[in-house]
Amino acid sequence: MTSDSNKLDAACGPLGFAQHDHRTCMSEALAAAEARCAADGLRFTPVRRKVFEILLQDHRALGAYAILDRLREDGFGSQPPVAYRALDFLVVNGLVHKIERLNAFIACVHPSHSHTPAFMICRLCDAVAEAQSSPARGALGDAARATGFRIERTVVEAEGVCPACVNKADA
Amino acid sequence: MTSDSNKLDAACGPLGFAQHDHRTCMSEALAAAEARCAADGLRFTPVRRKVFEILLQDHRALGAYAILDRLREDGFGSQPPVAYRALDFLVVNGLVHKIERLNAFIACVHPSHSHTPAFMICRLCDAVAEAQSSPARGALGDAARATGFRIERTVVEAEGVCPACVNKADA
DNA sequence: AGTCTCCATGTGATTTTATAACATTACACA
DNA sequence: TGTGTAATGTTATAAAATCACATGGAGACT
Repeated sequence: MTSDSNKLDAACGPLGFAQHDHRTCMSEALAAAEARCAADGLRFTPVRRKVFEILLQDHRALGAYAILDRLREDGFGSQPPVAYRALDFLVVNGLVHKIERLNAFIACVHPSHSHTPAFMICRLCDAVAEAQSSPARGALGDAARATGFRIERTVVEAEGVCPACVNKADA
Repeated sequence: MTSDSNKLDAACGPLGFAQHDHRTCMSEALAAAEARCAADGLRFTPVRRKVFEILLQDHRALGAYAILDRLREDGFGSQPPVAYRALDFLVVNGLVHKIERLNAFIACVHPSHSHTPAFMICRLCDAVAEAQSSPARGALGDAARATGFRIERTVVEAEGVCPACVNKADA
């Protein structure tokens, strides 16, 4: 069963631009989120869970209002604060990241360990892949140390063309 | 993003968090911008120049609507597209950078050479300093090469506390 | 000069993104 | 079981960005 289960439709798989077993991916992420919340005494309420699921399912960056539409369909409140509050919770607790460049949100790939995420955003198909970064170790960190700036958080987003779209363009 | 904006007086020089001769700084930047436009056959029109001057003067990140207010005072058109178009021109031509995290804009410190800017944003006083970065050389670049993603542009923004505010907090 | 064209600007309306403010409900726990 | 706090619902509004179309002005060409 399900051996062929997840051909990502187009050639453009959004998770790290790579194919993967989406079903497993989702259930693992959900389990991780639940565990994380239980461990930290956080409440993984229905709205929050739903928002997380929505982002996980699409596996791409969605705007708050797109999420809101999905919430409405599922019988949750349909006013902006409902989505924004759930997103805020998820972002603060590292389960979801905001893509500043797109004013959009995406489920974290590995919510467990704390990390400094970096993103690659395809300007053609809008796919977003998460990578690791350590900007504080490079030139930026040097500059910060030199001036006495205390870095608390960094946003690293690369815009460009994903492998699938590069291929399409070359073809 | 406007009104309380004088949390920042003498102590907290916004350009790289350092004091500097602002008059010289401004005129040099303007000259550089003019030269740049002349060289590339670009039109450094009154609105564009004014927007650049506004950003240069404040030496901090301003939202499009704050800029628009200043334009209005100076007798320019007062509808959003006026500001957004000028900003678009300036950003495209590297004279101004957008701070995604703040939905705001800041004049470039060295408009001449092309570069990959990084920013340090103080969450207490909103000062912004520009630094250099080369994210494509670090972990992010590795990830991009590994997956075949073609990076065209990167956003690097560090949020934290600037030296002046660190001192205030410690005091 | 004239006039043509292109680009920039002006303006009104609208869309998209995000918060404020306050009422109500659900939960934790004494 | 009450009592305080956190979460949700809802109305309204603010802030950021874009669309669509009219007007104007600088350069290119005759």
